[in-house]
Amino acid sequence: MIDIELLRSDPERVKRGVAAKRADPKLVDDFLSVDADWKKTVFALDELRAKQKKLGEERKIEEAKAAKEEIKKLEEKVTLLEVERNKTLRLIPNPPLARVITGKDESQNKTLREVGKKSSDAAKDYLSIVEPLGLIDMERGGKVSGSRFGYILGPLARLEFAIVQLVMNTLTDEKLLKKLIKKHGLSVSPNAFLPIVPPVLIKKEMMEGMGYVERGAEEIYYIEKDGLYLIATSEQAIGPMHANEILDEDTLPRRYLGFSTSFRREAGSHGKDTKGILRVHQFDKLEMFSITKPEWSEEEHKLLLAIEEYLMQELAIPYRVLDICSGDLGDPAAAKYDIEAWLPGQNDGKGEYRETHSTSNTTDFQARRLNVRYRSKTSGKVEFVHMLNGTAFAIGRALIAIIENYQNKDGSVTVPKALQKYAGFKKIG
RNA sequence: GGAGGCGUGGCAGAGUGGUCGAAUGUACCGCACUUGAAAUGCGGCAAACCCGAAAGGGUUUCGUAGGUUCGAAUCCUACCGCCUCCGCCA
Repeated sequence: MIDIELLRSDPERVKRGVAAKRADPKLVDDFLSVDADWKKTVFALDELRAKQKKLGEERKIEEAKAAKEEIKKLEEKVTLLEVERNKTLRLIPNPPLARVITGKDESQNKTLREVGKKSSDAAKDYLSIVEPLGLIDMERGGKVSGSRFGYILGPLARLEFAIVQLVMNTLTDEKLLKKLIKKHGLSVSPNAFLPIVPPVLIKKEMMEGMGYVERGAEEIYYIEKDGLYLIATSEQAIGPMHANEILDEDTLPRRYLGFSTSFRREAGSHGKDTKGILRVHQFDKLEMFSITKPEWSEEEHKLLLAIEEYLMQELAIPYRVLDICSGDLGDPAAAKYDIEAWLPGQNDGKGEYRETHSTSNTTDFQARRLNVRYRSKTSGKVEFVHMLNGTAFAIGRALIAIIENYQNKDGSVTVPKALQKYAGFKKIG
């Protein structure tokens, strides 16, 4: 949800932001027209209530009684207008930050850098590597749960927990964070991440608060009987933790590291990536989530990206970083970077980049909806926080990247050095 | 799932139909005292919305949603959450 004050005072600016996101700028006018109506009606209602209250205090019961009906009528009108006002307001996406490239779709994302040495040998696709080793069973996944479900087995299952260990140890290490911050010339504080295993089922209003329902409901599993959504990323369960809270300024920035299963219906992607575990309905993911003061969020965003890159470098997987253009941003994001890992076995052994990480700065968009604020020590004022999220690792895709980049001629897969001590073995097969 | 109890400001905790946005304590902020601090004293301290250039004024909010009433933190109903006991259970 965006700032109403900004909408009223500078609608043209918001319209430009909305247009850059390929949404209809008319949404802004729709809101302003309802808002004007609402204001007028609220004023009338307030006046009437004040009158009634005064009459009651003066014990002019009969006259006060007379105001009752009219108040009720106005109340109903205000309620209707409020619903309408809210609905139109929530349709307006978060405008991109000034630094974000204006572009119409993913073709206009900008590659910031390519890191790591891409292997040049004719590489095999991860599925054909994994098949003789019996590490992934999609067939039985299909039998038991349907398409896009699979079993991850044996050493590959153990590798998942090795990745979890690596990330947990890295992000709780303040010294290491300090080093990273220094290396990138950032000015954020080195607070460690707090590991979280969040609920994977969340209430309707919390999912709405995260801004993924207006345009994306089709992607999310919903359990009607209990009114609960299955999260598509742990971000959706972590953001609402502080809904309706006023946080203490010196507890900021708060950094969380969520580990959870993510559920996605993949409703709009029939026929795309149908094989294997690249695009499945269920996968485990380690997700970073930061809550910061507004003036810190752009730096924090760089930190999240720096951590993502650090982790990729630890695993020595080649990747590139994309600066996402305005037209390719989701509703809540004001800025976003993606990391794409190099998968040498894809594209008939010619290799290609595939998205494995994404980090967004949602500024105050989610914080407004969830009503998460902080009290400033100096001014005493209460203000909305900024919220950011970033992938530490989506396990399924990380496993794919490892298998394809660490495959050996003899059909075995070497375990990346950084994971060996956690995995307890150095080689699969 | 069954029985009972409870939900008030950052926290603790009064308040059972108007004089209550809410006593008191504590936390926090400012000032005084002090070399500095502690302690003490004095003052301030909820949020949202509306009107207003401002000063200021108005409205709403005591888990949530309804209801009774001229008027609800206070009475009624439903829901949600927490606690205790019983049942079931990893």
